[in-house]
Amino acid sequence: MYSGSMTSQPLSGRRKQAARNDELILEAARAVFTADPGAPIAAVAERAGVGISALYRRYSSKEELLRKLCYDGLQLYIKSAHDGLAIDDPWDGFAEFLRGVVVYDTNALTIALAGTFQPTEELYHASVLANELTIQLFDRAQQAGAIRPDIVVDDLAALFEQLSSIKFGDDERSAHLRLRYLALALDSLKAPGTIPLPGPPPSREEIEQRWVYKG
Amino acid sequence: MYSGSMTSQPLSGRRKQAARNDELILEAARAVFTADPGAPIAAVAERAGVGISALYRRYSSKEELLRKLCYDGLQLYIKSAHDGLAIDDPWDGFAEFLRGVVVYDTNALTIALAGTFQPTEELYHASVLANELTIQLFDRAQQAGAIRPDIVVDDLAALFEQLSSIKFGDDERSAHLRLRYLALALDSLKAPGTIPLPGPPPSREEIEQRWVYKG
DNA sequence: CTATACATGGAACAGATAATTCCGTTCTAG
DNA sequence: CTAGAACGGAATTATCTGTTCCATGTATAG
Repeated sequence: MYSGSMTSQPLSGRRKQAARNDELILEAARAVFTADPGAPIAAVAERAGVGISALYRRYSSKEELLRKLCYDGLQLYIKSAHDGLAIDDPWDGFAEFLRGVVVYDTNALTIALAGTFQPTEELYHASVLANELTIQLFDRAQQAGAIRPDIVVDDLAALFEQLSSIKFGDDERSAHLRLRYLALALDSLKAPGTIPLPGPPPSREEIEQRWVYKG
Repeated sequence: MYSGSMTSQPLSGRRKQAARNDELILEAARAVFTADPGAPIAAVAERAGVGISALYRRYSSKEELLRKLCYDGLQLYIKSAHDGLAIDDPWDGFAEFLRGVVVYDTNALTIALAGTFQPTEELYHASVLANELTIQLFDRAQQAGAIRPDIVVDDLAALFEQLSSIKFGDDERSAHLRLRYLALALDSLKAPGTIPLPGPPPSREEIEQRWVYKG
């Protein structure tokens, strides 16, 4: 697995190509599966401009590739949360967090793929952390009086789902439009709000239900 | 097709059952295809509690059933628009229209199914009418100063798509949640708005692109 | 230069999935 | 009692898709 004399710098010729393919494949998988969570694996290979073998050399199955995407998506989500928490103003931090989640489209990489693979320990832990950070960000902003009081943290799941559903044109265009509607949504979340919102918000159980594996 | 002595009242026995099945099948199709636009036709039969024959006796193909659903969806949309226009206050009428579109989930019956069947003349005409009424409702409210000026009518397509994407639990629960987020969205659409919205809104071409048949 | 191990492309395989057809059965009307 | 409408659901056929397999090409060690 590690040929003795190999120092890790040159990465010349074939090996460089292989490293490049690592990127190409992941990027293609992101694009394909965010556009269509049920896409065939051949579509990923085609989009990456490689053969199917190149995929199976790296991931032993479709499930494993999906798990990788989901894990990366959770990391992006967590990164967005940290970015938000790094901002002192509670509202600004909260808004920054939402922007990150939306531009990375972490929803499409996580929930939208959930149910199509067996979750791992690692994934579970990441999701717990993601959850805790979300609550921190939300509570900090709401307790500062910035978020209207009749919104709860679980409303965010529905918000992400809505924004992620916007699919017009290519990825870049979709990202721009999502930011447009995020700006609208942020307006509506701001305290103090107007008339009370109807109906109970999503329950914790309803949120979690969407993660269960339907093998 | 019309047996001479048959007056149209009794509808007894087998014939009554058949009329009932008409309803059962349409209702099942609505439920199944709004939940999953790519669902197999067998799922509809199962949900309706009938055999596959009962379906094919009424619709010569899956496409024809989908066309029927789409047409009905457009009629519901048009009805909602008329309901809105019947209200004198421009904003209240606009809000009522949106509520209709959301509770009937016409988006799931129309756009979400579009692209899976060849459109007919009839469908085309209905969609033109739907479009005109939408513009009327929107312009009336915006010219009255009730809708913030940096929103355009084509933003509504994105709004409908977002609200329709909310799928938690069963149909009824989803409908309630959609109304919750519609209330938020209405808040954000209200004039005068706060900071300007980023990015250009959807273009007419982007909207129409979503209707094209991908046979 | 040449042998070897690594990567790769893509055809072949096997198992699902799903639209549609077909046939035997049931029930109603007359 | 009989003809035929309405039906249930198995059989058929076509397609799709995850995975395996093997021939080919390439870079590096010696």
